[in-house]
Formats: sequence, C-alpha cells, structure tokens
Amino acid sequence: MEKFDICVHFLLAKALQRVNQVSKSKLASYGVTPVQFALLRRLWEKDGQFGYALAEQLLMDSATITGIIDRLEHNGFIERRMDPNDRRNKLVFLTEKGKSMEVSLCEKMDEMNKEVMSDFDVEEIQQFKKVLFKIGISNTNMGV
Amino acid sequence: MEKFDICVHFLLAKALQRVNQVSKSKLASYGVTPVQFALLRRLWEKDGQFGYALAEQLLMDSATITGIIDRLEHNGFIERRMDPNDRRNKLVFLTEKGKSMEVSLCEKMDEMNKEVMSDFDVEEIQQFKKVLFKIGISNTNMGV
DNA sequence: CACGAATTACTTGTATACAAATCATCTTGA
DNA sequence: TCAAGATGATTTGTATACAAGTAATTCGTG
Repeated sequence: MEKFDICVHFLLAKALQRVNQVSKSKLASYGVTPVQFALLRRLWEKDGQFGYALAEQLLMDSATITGIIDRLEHNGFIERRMDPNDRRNKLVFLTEKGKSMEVSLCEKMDEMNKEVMSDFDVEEIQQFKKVLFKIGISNTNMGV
Repeated sequence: MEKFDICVHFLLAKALQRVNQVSKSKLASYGVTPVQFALLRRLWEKDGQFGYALAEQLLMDSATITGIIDRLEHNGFIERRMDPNDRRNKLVFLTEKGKSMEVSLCEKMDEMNKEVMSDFDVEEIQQFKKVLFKIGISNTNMGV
C-alpha cells in the first residue's frame, strides 16, 4: 500500500476534481457551475456587493471574477449596476431569478457534501479541514 | 473560530491553488508548469508511453493530455512518434533536454513539498493523504 | 486646483479541464 | 471479406484561473 506516497499535489487535484464533478452534476440542470454557485452564495448572504469585494471573499483574481459575473449576468441570475458614488465601481445584485434559487441550489450542494464526505466522521472531517485551511489560507497574505 | 465551517469544496480549491502557486514559482525558470511536470515524471519512470496510458495514470481527459503534450513538444522536452504497430497510437518519448531535467525539477518539487507541508508531522500528513485519496481516487471508477 | 498615484473593472494571452464531435485506424462478426 | 463498431488522438466550444496591461475614475499632495 504505497498509495499514500502519492504526491500531495496530485491527491489534492484529484480530490478537487471529484468534488467538482459531483457538484457539477448536481447543479447542471439549473444552469449554474460550482464556482458560480460560490459567488451566488455570497450574494445570498449580502446582496449588492462590489466586484472587488467578491474577489476578495472568493480569493480570486479580478479577471476571473469578471468572467464569472459575465456568465451569471448573461443567464439572468444577477445584474450589474453602477455605483453612483464612485463610477469606477460596479455593484452586483441578484435578480428575482437569482434570489429564488437559493433553497434548491443549497439543497443540492448539501447532497453533494453528504455524498463526498459520508465515509468520514466529524472528527476526521474537522482535522482534514484544519490541514486544508492551514495549507491554503492561513499561510497566505490573503484574508481569512 | 467558525473557520472550519467553510465548505470543503472551497477549502480544497484554495489548498490546491496555494500548492499550484508555490509549484509554479519553483518551476517557472525551467519553462515547465506543474501539470507538465506531472506528465514528465511519468516519462522519467517509463519512457515511450501512449497518450491514453498517460491520460489514465494522470486521471485526465485525452483532450487535456493532447494540449499538455503539444506544449511540452513545442518546448522541446518530448517528442511524438507513430506506433508502427497501430497507427492510431502515438508514443511519447523524452528528448535529451527532457531527460536532463529530471534531477533539477524533482529537487524543486521537493522544496515545494517541504514548504507547503512543513507545519505537519508524519502522522498528520498520512491521515490527510488518506482522506484525499478516499475522496478523489478510491471512490471512482478510475484506476488506482 | 492640478497632476501623479492609486484603484476598479476590464481586456488579452496562456494554460488547464472536460464534453462532444470528428478523423483515421483497427477489430470483429456475419 | 466487408460493414459495423470500437479505439486513440485531435478539434471545437465553454469555463475557470491568473499575469500583465489598459481605460476610467478618484484621491492625495503640493
């Protein structure tokens, strides 16, 4: 069993790949991708946010955010509005369609979570998340 | 500290992002990306492999492999040769340049591993890898 | 007040990632 | 043997991801 000698990089990539695949299939019928869901969730928590604020929360490049907002807007989930106080900024708001999907989409992602993490008990998951957090977030110059 | 209530999907994505960034910066001066390194490593183990075999080992789509091989070939690390026995196949071989880089690149990736995983002891890493493995690989129809 | 610095969103270019379709080739079964 | 299906690599189209650069706007300092 030298299975766990596999490089962490590879294992991380494949674990994410799997989670992405399950998420994608759960969300597909709604026309939303996993990353788009992550952005929507921020808006369900607090509607009307600046692009740079969303980028910060999602630890993403502003170029990436632009593309994701483009597609969500094109599909009618959100809309951009100019900030009247600072015309450099654009505020992102949910549309009615975007608001109405919160419950269904969150349910689907709960299903995903159960499906992917069902092999582990609470303690294992906590420890696992702690390591992920240290690797990916707390060691960075980025926000928490 | 409700930090670890963060969705596993997000934590995984950010941990991989971090590992990718460190790997990329270590490899950048050699003109190789992290994914390209993973493919090269398979060839250092066994030179002259079929595209589909590499795709299998790396758990990647054949379309993705084509692009990676394209770029590695374009940069002179590998070359494609027709399989004389079955002209559908193409064999991928290291060039001298590709062979000569094994030691330097592996050293760099060892550095990356130390940098990213230095906060954890052997036991923690083993347990962490076990969870990653179960999520990403053993639960799949894909090979081990 | 004016001009340079900073900020935000966006654009461009490159690299994964994968689904779906295509092309060439091989294999198999009638 | 020959048509039907399988197989492997590639192409095309879409979606992240990020570096680097740009345009518009605002801020800060003299």
